[in-house]
Amino acid sequence: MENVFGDHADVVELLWGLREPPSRGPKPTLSVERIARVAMGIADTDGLAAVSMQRVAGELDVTKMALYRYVSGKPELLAAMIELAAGDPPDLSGVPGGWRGKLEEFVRRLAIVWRQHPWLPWSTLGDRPMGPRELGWIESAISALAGTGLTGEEQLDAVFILFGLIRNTQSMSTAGTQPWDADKNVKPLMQELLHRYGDRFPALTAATTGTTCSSRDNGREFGVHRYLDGLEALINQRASDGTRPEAGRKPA
Amino acid sequence: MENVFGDHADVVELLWGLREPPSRGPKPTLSVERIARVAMGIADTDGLAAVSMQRVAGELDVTKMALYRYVSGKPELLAAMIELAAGDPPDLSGVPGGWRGKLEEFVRRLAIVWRQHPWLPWSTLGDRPMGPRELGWIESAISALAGTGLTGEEQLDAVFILFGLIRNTQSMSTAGTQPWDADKNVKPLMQELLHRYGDRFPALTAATTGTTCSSRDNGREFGVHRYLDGLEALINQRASDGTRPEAGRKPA
DNA sequence: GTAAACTGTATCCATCGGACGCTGTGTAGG
DNA sequence: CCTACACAGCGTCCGATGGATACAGTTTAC
Repeated sequence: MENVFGDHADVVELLWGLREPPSRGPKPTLSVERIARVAMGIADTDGLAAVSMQRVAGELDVTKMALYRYVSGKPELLAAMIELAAGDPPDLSGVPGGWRGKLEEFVRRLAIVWRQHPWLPWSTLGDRPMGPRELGWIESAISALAGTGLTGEEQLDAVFILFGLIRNTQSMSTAGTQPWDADKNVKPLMQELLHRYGDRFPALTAATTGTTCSSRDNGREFGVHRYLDGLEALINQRASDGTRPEAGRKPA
Repeated sequence: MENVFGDHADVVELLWGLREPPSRGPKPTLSVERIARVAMGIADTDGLAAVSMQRVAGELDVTKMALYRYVSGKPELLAAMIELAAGDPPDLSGVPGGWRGKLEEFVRRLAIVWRQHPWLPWSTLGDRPMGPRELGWIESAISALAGTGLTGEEQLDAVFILFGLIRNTQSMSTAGTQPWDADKNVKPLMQELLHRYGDRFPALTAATTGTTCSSRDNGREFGVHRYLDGLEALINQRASDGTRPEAGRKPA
């Protein structure tokens, strides 16, 4: 059995550097890294929807079919883009403040990368083969929770939820994955609607009146604070339950 | 100024029932509601990507251009689909357990709807005009937080974060918005990779060993529990700070 | 030196969303 | 009643998308 990676063999080989360079034939004028870099630039400026094979090829001064010599198709190109844009995972070992300080720093670092590449958090949804850089980010966050008394499964859940928190509070304005034109500001529109039909939404009307209703962080600070508070409560409970909680023990 | 709704005037008029029926001309054989229902069915079974004008028209036994008499384009069709699939917002007034019980019930209800329409949570991202049903869901959640001492902005943040939590723990298998084929199980692939390069990811390896590693809820229960714990801490703090100390639990 | 391997190109295809114009039909005003 | 207008549905065309295939040029291994 040669194909240990199943249907994603090509993507895995590409991401994990298992491609063997060709021995004969002309020198390649391109490289996967260069293609991915151009595609990443397009996605950064014009959104993920603007990344087409033709445009990427055009910016590289080749025909679009030339790209298929390096990537098997668009999914593989996207995988290369993700791995490139993720960048090197952060090293949180020197961050003070215990697990919470480390996670807060992790949130900051991740938010910076995701702000530079707004398409990135929405491309990493769903089950798919991950590359070493991307796995390194998860490793970085998990390692912050090592020794907290949480089980392995809880650590994975906690980190997964944290990723989702940042993802959902990311600005959607330049993601470019939605059919809506992000330029238009919809908030005055919704305010007009609330003003017309406010009697049908009393709680919402009450909540929106008196707020600045703009230029917020989509509740990221609020959400992360609340979530880490809850996580801290669990960790403290674990610490007070057993003097030495081991992984694998089933909690109540 | 006739157009008070800006560039989204057509969508808003459609969603909020401001369309005037024509007086003359042949009887329409279709309706926006019927079109949206068929499109919703396609998205439910084959994913959002399978919804094309041609296919929707084909299942209605008309040409695709006939649909443009009812919806101005695909964004408007999607808006109608969202509003239809959202369904009637839940009434949580009779749910016991205070704000937390109501929100937990809200999570349950929302998860049910989103499980029936896996494409729905990912279509509702970004700023866009919302319909009355969708706004009703937000109203329902906000009303659960009324009287908790949270400010309006905090209520909005809290609900927004809650939506995101459920969205991110939704199964992606049938969303149909991703280029990856969701059928393939990637987990054994990642386990193989972790087994090969485990030394580069020690914390991750430690966290995954010993866990069942499958058939989880993507951490939804964990995340919601942690988040609501944190929210409860804030609400209790507000209650003890404020002038009116209501019946609340002691903050941790 | 030759053949195999490899690169890039050109052509072709199906499908997508959408614009435009046409024909037929039904109601409203005279 | 009858005609004019407004609306429904259809056919045709367009540009862009991802992708398959066949072919010409180039470089290395034997």
